[in-house]
Amino acid sequence: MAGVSQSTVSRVFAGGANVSEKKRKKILEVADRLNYMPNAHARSLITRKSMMIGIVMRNMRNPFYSEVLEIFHNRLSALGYHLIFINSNNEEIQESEITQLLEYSVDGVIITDALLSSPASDRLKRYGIAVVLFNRYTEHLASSAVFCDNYLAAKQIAAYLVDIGHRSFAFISGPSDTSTTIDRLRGFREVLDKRRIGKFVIEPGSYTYESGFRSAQELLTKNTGIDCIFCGNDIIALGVMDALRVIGFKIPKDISVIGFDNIRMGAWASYSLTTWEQPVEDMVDATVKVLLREIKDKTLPPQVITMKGRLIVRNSVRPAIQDVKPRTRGRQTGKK
Amino acid sequence: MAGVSQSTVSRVFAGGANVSEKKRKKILEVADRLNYMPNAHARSLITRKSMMIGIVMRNMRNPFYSEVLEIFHNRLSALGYHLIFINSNNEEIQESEITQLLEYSVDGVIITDALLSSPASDRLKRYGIAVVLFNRYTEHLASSAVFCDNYLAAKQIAAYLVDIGHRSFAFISGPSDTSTTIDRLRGFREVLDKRRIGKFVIEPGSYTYESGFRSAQELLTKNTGIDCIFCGNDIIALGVMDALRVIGFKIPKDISVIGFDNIRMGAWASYSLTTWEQPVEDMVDATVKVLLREIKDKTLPPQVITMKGRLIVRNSVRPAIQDVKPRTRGRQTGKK
DNA sequence: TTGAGCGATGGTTACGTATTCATTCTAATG
DNA sequence: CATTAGAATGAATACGTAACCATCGCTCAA
Repeated sequence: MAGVSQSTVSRVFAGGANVSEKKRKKILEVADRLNYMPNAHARSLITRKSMMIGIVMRNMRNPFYSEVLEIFHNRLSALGYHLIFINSNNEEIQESEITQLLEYSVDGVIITDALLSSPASDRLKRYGIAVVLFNRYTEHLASSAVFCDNYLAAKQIAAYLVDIGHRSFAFISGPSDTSTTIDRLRGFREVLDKRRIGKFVIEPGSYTYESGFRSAQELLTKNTGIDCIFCGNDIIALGVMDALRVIGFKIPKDISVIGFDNIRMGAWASYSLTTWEQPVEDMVDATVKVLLREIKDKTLPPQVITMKGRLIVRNSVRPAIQDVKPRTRGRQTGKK
Repeated sequence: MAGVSQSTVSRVFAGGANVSEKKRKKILEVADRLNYMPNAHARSLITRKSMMIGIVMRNMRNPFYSEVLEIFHNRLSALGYHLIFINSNNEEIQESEITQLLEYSVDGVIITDALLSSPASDRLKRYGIAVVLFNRYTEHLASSAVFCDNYLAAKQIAAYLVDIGHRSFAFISGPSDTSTTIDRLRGFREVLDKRRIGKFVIEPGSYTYESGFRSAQELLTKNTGIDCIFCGNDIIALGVMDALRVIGFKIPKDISVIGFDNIRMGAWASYSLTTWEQPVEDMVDATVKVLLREIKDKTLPPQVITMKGRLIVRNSVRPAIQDVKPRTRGRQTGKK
């Protein structure tokens, strides 16, 4: 070294502790010359903080989630955290994936679109690791969660569609055991029941374009008279729209399609999808906030935050009957 | 503990070293009861291996890259590596981003679609960190790189299009300072020159849908008679197709569009995009191989690997003149 | 019987940092 | 000048592991 103790070096790099300006200069200069750089592992070892967050994703094919990943990275890296990315290929988060995160003693874990089994959740908790579910929640509320109020959103969507004049519905769903699917279906059905609309078909599937495409084909060969399809999410909706067009339907003249998420592609000219916007940025912010809170105080009870979102009207749902101007599609973009 | 030294515990968890079966059982059992788990940071500290790979991405909006990320994760996690995900918002990889990776002493770094400046590269090298560029390369060949032979591919594409009978071309490009753009343009132009085709317009842009959309509008208000547009990549191509349709062009009757990458969405019914497939899986495999090689022996000279790819014929380019059957679009899918 | 060889095990050290404690230095106050 | 509070600094320790070295006990063969 150059004339100073290790303690002082640590003080210069780590905290804003008291070091004379002269020595600080000197240390930084020598460090630069020696290519010195603090070692994060040693720091983690003594600090018991890794400054790393595990982010478990699934279904990265869905652009909704790559967007989510991007935003999470922006927020967390600004706070000095690093992201360990884990792509889960299975419905349940794998035991080994948790083990890996534990060995690296991540400070927290964000889980998106992957069902967090109770034992897994317990395990993370037992090691004092903060967990927040994004866009999902578990029954027992064992973990904190941030998600859109799918139930309420689906109700509003249903009301909107019925008001417009639709009378025969189909729901092309995602996996039937996910909270998002369950809530969206429940809300939608509740409104239909209340409005005494009996014509409602459910076609199961998964959250992919291909699934949407197939389901739509399936649906329309088995059923007639459907005039509106509510899709479990946008990526399904795009598949549905393409399938309908291949069959020969005009959207929205012959049949209306509505999605959920408001992914960028829905706004593309080929689709112009009417959908429900999830306030992704706000959801991410809330998730980060909850996560940091839990990291700071691990004894806190799980916290559940729901957000609203809003309807984005484009051109895949036919205009309301009262003000129908047949060939004059309004050019609503969804932006205020 | 329960009746054994720390050394033995280490032997059980770390290596396949010699431990009697009896004690191994006992240790594992006690470990389970105590929720013991080896600490990756301590291990990294002594081993000087972090088993972490930094992956620097940009333009995550492009589904090509989320696919790439997914594949990289699958490959590397199977090898026991963990991914530190970094989303670079800038053209140049940031100094601070490198610093972060260095502090965590990642074993290697993969850089996709982000220009790696020479000083940054030198810095990583100086610390003995393996670097591989994915889908890009630098002039001086200071780093290893794996990419598709864009020059050759563009030549083949051009030849294909000219053979079909196209005579007036446009190239809607990505950023003009990226190796991909430069090579694709060079190859394309070379063939046109050789075939004595002078009608060739270049419209600059970036690798996004929106850019493609705008560029196509721009292009067609300024030029007439263009019968084929070669797009810098698929996501641009989709934007171009949508713009053309909005204007009123029929694809491929009025104008042909061809992309590059073969992202999933190109196969969707709305687009059915003819394009050039990048052999992503093979490219990832090659990248991982080069990376591991460099991690093992840091003194190795940089290695550059180029791959071929192949043309995927769908329906966005009009069929060759000789076998033209006007209204009978073949249903080629690109799958063998 | 004895020594060699080997598998199994424990003791010890080093990795690079943050932190605590003790010490020295500085400056301000009376 | 004496006293003292506070800033600046160094020494020592702990974090949890892998690896090296030494030891121990056992087996087998001469």
